[in-house]
Amino acid sequence: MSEPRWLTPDQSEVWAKYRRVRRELQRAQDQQLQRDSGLSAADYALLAPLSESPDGVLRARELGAEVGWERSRLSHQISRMEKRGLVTREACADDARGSMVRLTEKGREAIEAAAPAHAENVQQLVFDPLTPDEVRIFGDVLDRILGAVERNSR
Amino acid sequence: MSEPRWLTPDQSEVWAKYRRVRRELQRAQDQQLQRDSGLSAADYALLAPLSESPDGVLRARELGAEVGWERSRLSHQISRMEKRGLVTREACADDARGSMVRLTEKGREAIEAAAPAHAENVQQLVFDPLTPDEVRIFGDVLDRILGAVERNSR
DNA sequence: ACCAGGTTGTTGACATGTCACCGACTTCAC
DNA sequence: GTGAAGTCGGTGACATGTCAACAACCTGGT
Repeated sequence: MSEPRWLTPDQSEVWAKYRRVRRELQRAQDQQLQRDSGLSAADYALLAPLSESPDGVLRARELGAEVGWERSRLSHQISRMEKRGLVTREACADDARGSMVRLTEKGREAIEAAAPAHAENVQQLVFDPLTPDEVRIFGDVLDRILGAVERNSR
Repeated sequence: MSEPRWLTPDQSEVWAKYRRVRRELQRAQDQQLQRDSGLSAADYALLAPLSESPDGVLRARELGAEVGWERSRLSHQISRMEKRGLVTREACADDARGSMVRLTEKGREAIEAAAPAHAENVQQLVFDPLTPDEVRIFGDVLDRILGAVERNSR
């Protein structure tokens, strides 16, 4: 093996800043959601695609693909949300292995109550501090990194 | 209350991309670390500042400040790493409330074995796909967001 | 029809993170 | 000095995430 490619000081700084934003932004959003609506970020992540689908029903597989979660994590989270009355499980007509997840009335009320404050929070923390040019380049940067990560995992 | 400030389609796309990068990049790094060195990302996060400090010792408070963790999370993680022989706890001479965390020989070997591959991974996934200009602007963007988050939590 | 191999969702064990609280100690105003 | 208030680290209960294994089912070639 050749000499390791250590990070330069500039790179280290950017990398540390990225990890800090990841941590602090996540924390800020968890707290805002919990405080204003009693929902966790995980709850919100599942409720959002459900509320946008016709009849508030999605096959578990589709829901998992929407949020990019593994099946196990999804199943556990659905169980917890089912216990709190936010969603229900139903059999899948097409495929007897499958399972459908349905938004309850309570679940719909919860997401609709939470959405405006959540959107305002994202605006304030992410988009208000950026110029339109920066938003565009930020999107490009994310695309490039995502491409590298996907190439990496294949 | 006035009309909620919903995200525009462009904003939604950038925001979804950010969450995806957060998730996939984290997953890629967890797996690389675990596979190549048997360390978790949490292990690495604590071992790195410890290995850079003189004698491999830091007061728990300092270590917590370095990584930006709460005291409870830090304490639990140190307990787990102590059990695996990566660090030890010692009394703090200056302040009887305090507790010092010391890297063991095994801990130092682990971080030194893990560091080169981890650096290479960050280079490949984050910096290789970006131009120097993009890296600079990415840093600015992170600064702006961090500023907004900090203003928000005070 | 059959069955080998892939898919789907669930479960239990375990690792990790959060929260509320405590006990010991330090700091500071008086 | 002394007491109130703050700081520090740790703990237990619980929420969340990961992993390996499983049962049930679908799909394709034969």
